Amino acid sequence: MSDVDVPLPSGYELLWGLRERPRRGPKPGLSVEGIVQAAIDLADAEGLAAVSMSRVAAKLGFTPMALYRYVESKDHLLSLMVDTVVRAPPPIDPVGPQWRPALETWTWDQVTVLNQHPWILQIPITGPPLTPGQMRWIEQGLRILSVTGLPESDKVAVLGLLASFALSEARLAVDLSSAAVRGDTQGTAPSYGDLLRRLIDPQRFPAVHTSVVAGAWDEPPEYTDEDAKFRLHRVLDGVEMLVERRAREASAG
Amino acid sequence: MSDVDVPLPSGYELLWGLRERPRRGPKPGLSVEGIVQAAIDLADAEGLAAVSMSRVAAKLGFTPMALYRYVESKDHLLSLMVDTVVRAPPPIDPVGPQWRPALETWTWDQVTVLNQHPWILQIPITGPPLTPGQMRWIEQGLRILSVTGLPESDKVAVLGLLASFALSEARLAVDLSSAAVRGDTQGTAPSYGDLLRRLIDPQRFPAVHTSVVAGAWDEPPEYTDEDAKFRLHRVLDGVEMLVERRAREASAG
DNA sequence: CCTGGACTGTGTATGTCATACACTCATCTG
DNA sequence: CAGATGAGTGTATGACATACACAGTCCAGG
Repeated sequence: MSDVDVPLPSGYELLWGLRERPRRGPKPGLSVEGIVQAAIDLADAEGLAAVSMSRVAAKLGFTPMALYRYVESKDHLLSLMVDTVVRAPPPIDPVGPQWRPALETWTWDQVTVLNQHPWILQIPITGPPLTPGQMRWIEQGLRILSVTGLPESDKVAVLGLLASFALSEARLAVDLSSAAVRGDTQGTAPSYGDLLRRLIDPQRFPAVHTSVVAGAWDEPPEYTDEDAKFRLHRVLDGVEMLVERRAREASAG
Repeated sequence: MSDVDVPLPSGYELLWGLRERPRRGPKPGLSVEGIVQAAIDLADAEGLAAVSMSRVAAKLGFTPMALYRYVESKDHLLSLMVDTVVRAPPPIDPVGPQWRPALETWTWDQVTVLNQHPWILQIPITGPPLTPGQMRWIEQGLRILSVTGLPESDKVAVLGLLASFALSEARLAVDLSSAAVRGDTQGTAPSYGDLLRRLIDPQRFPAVHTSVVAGAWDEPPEYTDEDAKFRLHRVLDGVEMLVERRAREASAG
């Protein structure tokens, strides 16, 4: 048993199920999954700011401190939320030489997940993926890439690039849709175009001014899946070029 | 004077200098710029979490409430921070038919700014750009794109895409560098590869396992400008294809 | 069966935070 | 010079994360 070989960042033993079930004491009335799910529901409904230990506990009918028996800190809870949301296994058959469409689906599924839970974008980065849910995605991605013959480090880099693309797309979608919901107070909310018309001095910002009078800002550019797919294809073009280059290097050197 | 035509989101009159200087009363001991700069210094030094009204005020030798004479809320202060950081005018000569290299520089400058102030990535999106600093970038970008003949709405969309790319690159850079600084407590911090060796079950995650033993995770993939530029070129390829398509549409229809 | 340890949930306390409100004092306009 | 206007402060409120000590609850071993 090489248990205590490598010290794990605290809280991860529990996550990976490396801690044995306690035999004594009362039965737990809560569960990590339940807590995380309640937090996710809160974030989906009212945004990440609504996720406080008190609110989550109240939603479950417990006191705030009860959560700390299951979760190490709020930061830990946040990373568990990300992990759970991401955990849904991508339904791809990774076998076969068709790596490009599989990789496209792999990335697109991530975009979808992120768009369903946009609060993920506000959770600060704490470190590289260390949770089972994230690991499942990486496993899937690596299997897809296995037929490319890329060196392992390149595979990892490609997955990082695509994950980053998914984040970028999700952020773009949030940006554009938030532009639509701008004025939220009264019924006569000024549109973004109206605001710019008020603020933009033609002398100082001539190019912006002409785009404003052209109405380019009046309705925010629709975020369409079509456009996003187009961008994704460009990125995959880049990956394909990398695969070919590595193949040439291998046959040459 | 069409002053009160369109109600402005409160706080923006001040930002755009639309409020006349008060004549009476004591002279201000603080300034918006000073407050914002102090907040930026704090965020650069200790991260966004260290930016509290108290800390900022203390740094300036005032009480927390004094800041509210200059800044409407903490959220407002945060958006001012973003605006200030972004304000540095991109030193591009936008005239001339060379839109592609100019646009590359335009985007790259944003990546650079974001990498210098990674806390920007944690600031929640509140809405479309409405500050003078952001407007300066947009003005510059629109000028660059003026020679493309794109319709105004497409220009706006292209700038949105590139800005989003910059955010994505910055996030990727943060991710990769944070992977390096993982174990921060004791001298014998386990590397990411060590952790994975401990956690990954070959049965459950065979592909990850082989990549781990191949050492693909032992040193995090270096974030190089070269790679990033490569990705940017793919995105610009997409823009170029859009420009050509629009040109064809214009000559055909 | 019983007892002591292990464990769960709670109550309470601390320190931080954003921000509202009422106040004092300085400064300028009339 | 007077009153208005605005700057900075002090104090208060309510939310928050979390430490600590406790009470009740369950189980293994005697």
